[in-house]
Amino acid sequence: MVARKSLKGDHCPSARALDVIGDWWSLMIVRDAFDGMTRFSEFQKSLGIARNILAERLRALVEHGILVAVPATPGGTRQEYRLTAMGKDLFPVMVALRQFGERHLFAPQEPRSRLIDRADGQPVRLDITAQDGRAVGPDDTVIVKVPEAE
Amino acid sequence: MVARKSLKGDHCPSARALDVIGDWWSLMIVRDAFDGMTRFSEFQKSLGIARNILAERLRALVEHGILVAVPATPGGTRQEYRLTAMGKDLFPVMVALRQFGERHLFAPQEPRSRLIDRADGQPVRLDITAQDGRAVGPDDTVIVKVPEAE
DNA sequence: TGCCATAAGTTTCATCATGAAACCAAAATC
DNA sequence: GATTTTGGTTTCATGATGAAACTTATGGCA
Repeated sequence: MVARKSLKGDHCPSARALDVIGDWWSLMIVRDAFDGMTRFSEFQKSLGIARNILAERLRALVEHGILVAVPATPGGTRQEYRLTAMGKDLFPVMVALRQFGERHLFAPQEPRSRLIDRADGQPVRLDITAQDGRAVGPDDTVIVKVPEAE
Repeated sequence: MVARKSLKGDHCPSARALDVIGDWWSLMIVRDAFDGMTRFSEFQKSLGIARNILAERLRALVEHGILVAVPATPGGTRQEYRLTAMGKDLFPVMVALRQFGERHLFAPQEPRSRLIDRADGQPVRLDITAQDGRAVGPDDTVIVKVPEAE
């Protein structure tokens, strides 16, 4: 990947988001973090990622404020990686990805992991609505661009 | 990127989704497709992506059923790339990414492109709720894994 | 009809990110 | 105190990526 062009300056919020977590492993790490993993070795084993790459990605995620590294034992050098509030705000992204996967990438009866509400054990819903509550889809919306600055 | 391990067989729907659209460019292409782009050169100019990579990504997206290639003119060889129904189901992913970006990656008054409802011109909402309508966050849910098969 | 510009790729080649494996230091365990 | 585990870093080979040149087909247009 030759020096990926940073999209930090892009006016599109999706692009900037991808700039931060759009790389292949980052979202998988975040997924595992949502699933309760905190330690280097947990991520490594779960993902089968190369150690150097994992180290690099964790560093980037911490830098971006998605994860915090806190000493696992007071005074120790080993870290626990935990989602920050910002990191937890990726929850909708994970849910959306999951629902897409469920809908299109599994055979009807194929076993899959499930995301359920702790309270009632039922799957959660994701709705995109207008201010008045109407459900909206891609054809009901427009993207208003930022006028090209000079 | 040495022969990325395919996650086709993973039991996690998010992982499979990332296997299909988790690569860096694919979601950017899909974003532009949601924005109405259809032609090779449009994507190329918009993204600044290398032509060979764009060609490869478009092929993969078509293969996965996210896009369809239809002849731009009857009998012609030039293609238009359009989102399939499956592709449009990525809408929530795009909205979730966008909202994350808006919330965390822009300065307060910084200009940004906006996604608005055609009908009322207002931004859309994204809600994750339990079956009974309660809003649920990451700490209200659990992931139930598929028992490790032997 | 013939000419030029553009669209849509493909090919070639250099480079950088990635993955594998070895290495290493600090903690934890025995 | 020795051994193992954890959490990395270093080294090196490979292959995905990007840039640019090349190719073919299409669209304009005079």
